[in-house]
Amino acid sequence: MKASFEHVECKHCSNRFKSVFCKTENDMINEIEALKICSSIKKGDTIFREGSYASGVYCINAGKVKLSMFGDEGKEQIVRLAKPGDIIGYKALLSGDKYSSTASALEDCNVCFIPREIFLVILQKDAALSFEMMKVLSNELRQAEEKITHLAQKPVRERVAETILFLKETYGLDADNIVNVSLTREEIANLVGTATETAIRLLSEFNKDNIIELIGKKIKIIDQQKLTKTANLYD
Amino acid sequence: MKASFEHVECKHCSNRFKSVFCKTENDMINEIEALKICSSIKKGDTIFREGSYASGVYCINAGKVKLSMFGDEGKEQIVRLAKPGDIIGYKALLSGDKYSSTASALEDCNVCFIPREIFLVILQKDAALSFEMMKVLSNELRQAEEKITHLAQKPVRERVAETILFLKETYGLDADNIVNVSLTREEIANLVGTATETAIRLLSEFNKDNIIELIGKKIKIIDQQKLTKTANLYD
DNA sequence: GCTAAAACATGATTTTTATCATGTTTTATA
DNA sequence: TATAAAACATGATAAAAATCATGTTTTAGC
Repeated sequence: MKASFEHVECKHCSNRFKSVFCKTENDMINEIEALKICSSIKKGDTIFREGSYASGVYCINAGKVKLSMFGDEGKEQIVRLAKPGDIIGYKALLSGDKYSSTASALEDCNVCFIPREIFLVILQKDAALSFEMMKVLSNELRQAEEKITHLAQKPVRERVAETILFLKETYGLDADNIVNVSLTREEIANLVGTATETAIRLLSEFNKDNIIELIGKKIKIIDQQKLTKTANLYD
Repeated sequence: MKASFEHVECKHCSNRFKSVFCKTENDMINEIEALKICSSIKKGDTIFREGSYASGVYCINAGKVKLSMFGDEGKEQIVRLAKPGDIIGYKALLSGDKYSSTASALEDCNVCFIPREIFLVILQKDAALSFEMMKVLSNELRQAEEKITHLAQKPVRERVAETILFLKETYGLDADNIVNVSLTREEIANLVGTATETAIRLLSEFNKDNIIELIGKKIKIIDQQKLTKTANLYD
């Protein structure tokens, strides 16, 4: 159930200039403003579901969101993590298809729904938005292809380390070097592409080796260099 | 070395209407025509290389192209296969970055190079092209995410079967149900994300089980239904 | 604060898949 | 067409990772 929350006008949204709408003119922002539907999403709630018809995109105003695909036996694979300023659900909208993944809130969120029609109209009118959109898609695609390569070629150990670094890049660090997101071990496994037990084991191993410190669901990065080396990444 | 080949005018190009330029107006097509550089690429030759500066996109006029990323020990992962009418090299161009993969010809090819500037200018002017571009990107991204899920969750056997079906979808069948592409076993392995020996073993197994028939490098599909079942796909 | 469920943890075992070894066949080219 | 190199094939072995089993801790809801 989506409860509406107090509107922040799009043009004053703190995420505006770090979002895909950074180059979009005020008049178009106002068109979106007029038609958007904002809602509060509780932690764990589903924003949209794989296979359902795409009626618009969602702009994340606050909170963190995971996008998952479910394999044959219903096993989750997390294919993307989104943060405030990100939009989700655009793939389906652009390809005119159904949602290919399920979006659910990792914590309480505020999201703004932008109906299909207005988004497509503005995309037609605003070359800058289209271009930003293409940039976002290109970056996602490059990342996805890297992930494919790593899944195919790197051992789980390296991929777990890499995932911790990815979480750091995506959500940043709190004071005290703590990665600013809480995922269950199962979710980490579903992001890495491994069994939950394997992820747990490797995390405790990294903990023992003083690469990270496990503080409940939080991960504190103790030795960034060692972590990068464990991930076998040098760039 | 790229030798030029006899120009086919873009507006008369047989691939035009099945390409991303299907909705692009004649005057813009002519602008491309004026600046494109066509060349013949020999089988095995590199069209562009991962890490080099993206100076434009390539439109494939004839032939088949593989796009590969190279992992830590230089191991190839094929991330995309392209066919006539497809464009390659757009990710790097759009994100303003270097090529993230290496393109090489699987057979003799004719490709048309469209310089960065004109492509970007037309992208700005032509909302229809931008939209088609976004559709292409969205579809690629969805496919990539599916591939991630399958790499993480499906056993090699299913992925090999799936890859044969993917090759069929991409390049079609000759008369007599033969998949219209020749890849080495190593390339098939690098597409599946497995060891060459494992790919070889599974292909011979499928051969023995009368699912496919191996005719040199060609694969003939004997039992499509069994193949789909082996891939654990029902859609 | 009690209780059930979920999440976390860890050892033992099995399965899957990669690697290694070796030989044959095909392909390219001198 | 001779010859080397690449590609293909297959058995044996090793390594990696999943699964199974079981117990503990944490979390959420009454």
